[in-house]
Amino acid sequence: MPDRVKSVAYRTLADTIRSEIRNGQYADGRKLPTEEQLSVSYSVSRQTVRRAMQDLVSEGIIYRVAGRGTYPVAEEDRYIRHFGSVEELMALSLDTECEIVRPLQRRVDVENAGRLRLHSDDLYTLALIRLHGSVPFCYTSVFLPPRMAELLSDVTDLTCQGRRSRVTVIGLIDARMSRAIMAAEQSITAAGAPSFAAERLTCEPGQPVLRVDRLYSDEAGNPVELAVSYFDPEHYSYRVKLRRSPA
Amino acid sequence: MPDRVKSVAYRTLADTIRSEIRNGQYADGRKLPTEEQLSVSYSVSRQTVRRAMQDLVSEGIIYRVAGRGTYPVAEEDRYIRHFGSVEELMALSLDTECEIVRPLQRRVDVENAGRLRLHSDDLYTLALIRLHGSVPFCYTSVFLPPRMAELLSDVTDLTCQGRRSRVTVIGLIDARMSRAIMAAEQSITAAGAPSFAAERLTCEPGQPVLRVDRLYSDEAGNPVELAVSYFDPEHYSYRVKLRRSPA
DNA sequence: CGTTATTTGTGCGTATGTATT
DNA sequence: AAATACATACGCACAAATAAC
Repeated sequence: MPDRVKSVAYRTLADTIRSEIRNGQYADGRKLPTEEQLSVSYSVSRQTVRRAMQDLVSEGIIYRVAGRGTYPVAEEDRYIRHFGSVEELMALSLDTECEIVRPLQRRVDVENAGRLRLHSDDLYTLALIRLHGSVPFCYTSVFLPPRMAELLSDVTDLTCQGRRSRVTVIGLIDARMSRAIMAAEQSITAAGAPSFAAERLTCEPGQPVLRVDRLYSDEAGNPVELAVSYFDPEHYSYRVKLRRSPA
Repeated sequence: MPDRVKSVAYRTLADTIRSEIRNGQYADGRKLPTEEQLSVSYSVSRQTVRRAMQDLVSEGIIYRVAGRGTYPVAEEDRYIRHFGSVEELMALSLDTECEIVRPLQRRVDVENAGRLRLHSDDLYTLALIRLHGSVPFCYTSVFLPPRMAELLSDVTDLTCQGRRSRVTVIGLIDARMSRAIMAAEQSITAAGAPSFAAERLTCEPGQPVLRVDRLYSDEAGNPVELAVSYFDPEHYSYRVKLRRSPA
């Protein structure tokens, strides 16, 4: 089996710089190296450096000023949650905790099986809440095709009620499928808090909450996970910065 | 005063193709011309064509398959609203109508003046509903700094109560400022429908609705418009397709 | 206030790789 | 196997914005 992720130069460089920024290499608003310097350090052409930078700009983690240089976007300007890419969804585990409300189990569920495009009505499901600090801000129901649930059946972070950890379900799946997750379709709407979620989010049932449905797919377009989340608007808002022409 | 938008080749080409697609030139999923063909037709290099295509891909209106070609994304797959760029917000006027609920007028409003970073508490405001077909799906309150309101004081589409048209406020501002709008910050949350909005959206007051706040800024970062919209979740949901690495 | 150096932005040419037909 | 079409990568030149002098 060939490597799923070809070692494309500009993507490798983007990955490197992305993690350097995450590690605080360029904290306190220090400038990143110039295109010329990067091109020399990593032995790639300046065009390749530019291609990598383009991705980082559109991820919103750096900004560039002609004639001045390239700077990391300050943490506080990076908005509460951006979610402009699948990577950012996976990075959710970096600063939030997850607590299992209902461990991974089999269930018959016609509606959600349909959304996962399963031929049978059998699926696996679990529920969790996500906390920032010790404040719960999100209740999530996860639905998985049987073949995906098998991959995760040995993960005690998902199978033990009440267990706390810093994982994301999609991150676990992705690791076990060697980076095969390619896309997610996200739908945001408003709803009244269902009672099971209200109970955990310390709000009243029926109170307006953000409902976010995410359907993750692999490279073939097959759904691998459906996550339905209810966000407490007191502790969460979805922010995006829009630019004139997407970089 | 120099022209604000230099006639950059790749942007001009992107604009051209974008409107060709909107006009249905490539309907029924017909292929777009190849890079080579475009490069000849418009007398630009293939690299310039690629740069233009990159923008259109990231706007989600075309997709490309190596070895096959470039195709317009089908209308029904383009999601109800994408809003990945300022251009797309302006394009809202293409397939929706706007009805003035409260015409442009002066008002003293400390809170919203603060959000527009005004030194005084004087601002101008108007309210409108947006309709798709004849169904209202959105109630919007617009707040403007005095200098922007002046620009629009002669626009009867905004100053006459009950007037219907196909404009967007930001589109009008942009045209009068020669494309100076550079960014918008968008925040999405859930709220109970305020009574003034519920009345127009044919829903109950307090019913969960999506609240979207958008603050538009010019190239200097100065706010030029604040729009607070309430969307009926029955007729609207915010959808985004996320990819592994943003294109 | 211009001049100059630095740094990013735009545009083009070319070559090669990879996926599709 | 060959032709087609998009993807990656490198090189170069010049423009435009910024900063320092």
